[in-house]
Amino acid sequence: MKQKLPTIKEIAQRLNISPSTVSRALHDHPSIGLRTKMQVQKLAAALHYEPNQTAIFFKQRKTFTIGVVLPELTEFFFSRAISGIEDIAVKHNYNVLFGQSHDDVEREKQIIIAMKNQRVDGVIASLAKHTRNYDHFMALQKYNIPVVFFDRVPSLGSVHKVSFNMTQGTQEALLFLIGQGHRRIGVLNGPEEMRSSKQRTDTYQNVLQKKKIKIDLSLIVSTDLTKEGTKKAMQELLSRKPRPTAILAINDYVAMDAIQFVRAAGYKMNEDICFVSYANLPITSYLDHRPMASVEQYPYEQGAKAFEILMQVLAGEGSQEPYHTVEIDGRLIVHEKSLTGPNKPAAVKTPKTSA
Amino acid sequence: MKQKLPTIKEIAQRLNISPSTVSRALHDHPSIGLRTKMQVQKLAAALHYEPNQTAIFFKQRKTFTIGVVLPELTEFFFSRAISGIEDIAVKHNYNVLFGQSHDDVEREKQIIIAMKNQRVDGVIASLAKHTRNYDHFMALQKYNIPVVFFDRVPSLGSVHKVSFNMTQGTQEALLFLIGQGHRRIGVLNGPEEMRSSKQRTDTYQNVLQKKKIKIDLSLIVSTDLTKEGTKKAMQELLSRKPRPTAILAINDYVAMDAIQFVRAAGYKMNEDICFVSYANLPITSYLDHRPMASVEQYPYEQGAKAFEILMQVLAGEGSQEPYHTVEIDGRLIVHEKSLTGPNKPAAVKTPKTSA
DNA sequence: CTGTTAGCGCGTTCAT
DNA sequence: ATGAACGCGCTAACAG
Repeated sequence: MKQKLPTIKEIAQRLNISPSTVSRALHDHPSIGLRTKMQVQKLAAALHYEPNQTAIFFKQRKTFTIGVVLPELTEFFFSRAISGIEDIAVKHNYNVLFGQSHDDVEREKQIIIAMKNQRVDGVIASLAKHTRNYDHFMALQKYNIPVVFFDRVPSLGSVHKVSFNMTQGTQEALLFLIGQGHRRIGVLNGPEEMRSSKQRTDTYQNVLQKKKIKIDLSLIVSTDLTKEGTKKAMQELLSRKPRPTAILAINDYVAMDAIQFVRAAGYKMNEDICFVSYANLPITSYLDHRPMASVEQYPYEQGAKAFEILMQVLAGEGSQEPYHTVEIDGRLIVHEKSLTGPNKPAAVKTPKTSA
Repeated sequence: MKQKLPTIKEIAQRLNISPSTVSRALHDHPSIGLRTKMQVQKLAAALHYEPNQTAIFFKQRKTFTIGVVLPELTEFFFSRAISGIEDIAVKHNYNVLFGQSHDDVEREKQIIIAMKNQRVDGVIASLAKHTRNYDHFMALQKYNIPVVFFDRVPSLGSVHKVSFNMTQGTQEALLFLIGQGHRRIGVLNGPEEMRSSKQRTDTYQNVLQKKKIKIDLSLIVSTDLTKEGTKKAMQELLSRKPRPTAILAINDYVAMDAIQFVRAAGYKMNEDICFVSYANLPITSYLDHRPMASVEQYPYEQGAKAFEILMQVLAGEGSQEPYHTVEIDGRLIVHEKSLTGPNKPAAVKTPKTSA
């Protein structure tokens, strides 16, 4: 049995006053006599009275709780993002309820339903890898639960979203590689459902065109992000004639798998082939052979920004519009050298254009 | 304004029946006529009726929500653990509210208070690094909110806890090193407040004694887990005469910092010195110079187990006792070789006993 | 300044 | 087989 916690009613009885007086006294309502106020607050403290939030939530139709839906918590990007969300949420006295979709659309739907029933005040979400239908999220809008997407956002105009400016980071990355003398640049892209994959492809074409470099679309291949998928994709890329001398990989995890593969295949890193990637995982600083540079995506800031937008929408009671769309600029972080000391790779030479 | 969601009362009015009938119909109560039941369920579906959980929570004094308090979500161990918790929680139709203490005791207290007010059904927690006073957690017990600790558990008998069997894993690790011929084994230990630090020290002494190896306590040093702290600790260790030929590090992160340092200082990994550690981070498989072996701590399983215990306690209504204490055995995972191909380190030779 | 009343949405008696 | 009534704890509207 749950032990009975003190309630306003109890305090009222003990003091022979009415519950509403107690309520007001606890809230420092101006129209309460100093004497009674003191009495009430003293007794409340003595009994360790704490308001029952479930009752308040129920009455106020507000839970001060937001739901966060993510694909995978163990991915650094997402754990860092939710960390940002939680940090800001705490400052605003909000609680965070979370669920991970594990990139499973069905589970994503289930989580959304649970959150709707919980009456969360709002939702922050990053889509599952293959989510193409957004009905379950749109349902939330109908119930006046605002949704702010981040990173993996739907391709719709009529939503709030914080997305990563793929163009900016990708341009920097490609210009860096071109500056290093590369002309055959391969792309280890993500699944095609992901918006970012198309954006990367588009930017690739634009940049190369502007730099008057011949565009070979066969240099763009997709990986399903698994180690096996990446290996297959790399094999394809290496089979191109002439083979690419540099690879732009969707993220550091994929880059690490790819690097492992090409090294095992006998290629010399940063001589035969080199990598540039996204995510800028701190952990790569421990690698002897890491991507030469990586586009920082600022997950913490993306999460924090998403929360701020949610607050704004919640403050703007009901009027969903205008839709907030924030783009976070990436920044290419060039890794000057391996930090691991004597065995660092040789300085980058201008790569040969063919094997 | 929140849009008005359909309620039982509304359905009742539209059908000219009483709310209680609707409630019963929706719950498949046996005493409801098939006709009315169908009617109700059909209308409910049409209106997209969903019960208001906040009302139910309030009435049932049960929120089907558990709170999870962790030091740092971005640490792989913890994100993996909470992942385990959430996976099981979803299966039991529980929601997960979480907060991170960032190893700050004050914030830990604040989170606990918030969770108490939220009336979570139970709490799963891993302590902040320097938490030595457990009053805020004990307060929860008073409100009949059970707490299950995991990994970083308090040194009290009267709590539910899932802890890591430091002895088991440490023995395996030390025997492994001794088997490789090492006699001077250093320990990069954690802060002394952490229970695990003392356990590691104790096991160290026991194992060496049993193996009739001279014990030199100056070979045990503490790091505050920062890169700087680890560097200082390693410097101390390397200054011992004769210097240790192997290091047992508190976790892979610390080991990586230490390895980076010793390599920069010119030591040859796995010849001059080698490392064994804890955590078995997947990411280390990408390192050219990683710990020779690492003790797997099964964070996912620890989280899942903690949740199961919480369920048991919740089922056992009120009777906190007996206190559940589960120990998870570690297992030393020996990394046969670097996976990164041709540049793998030479096979381990019996190390020299001095520099 | 304070008390009374009412109601949030639901499930659960207790009566028909 | 169904309805009426009640109460969870709190706040707010409406008296006084």
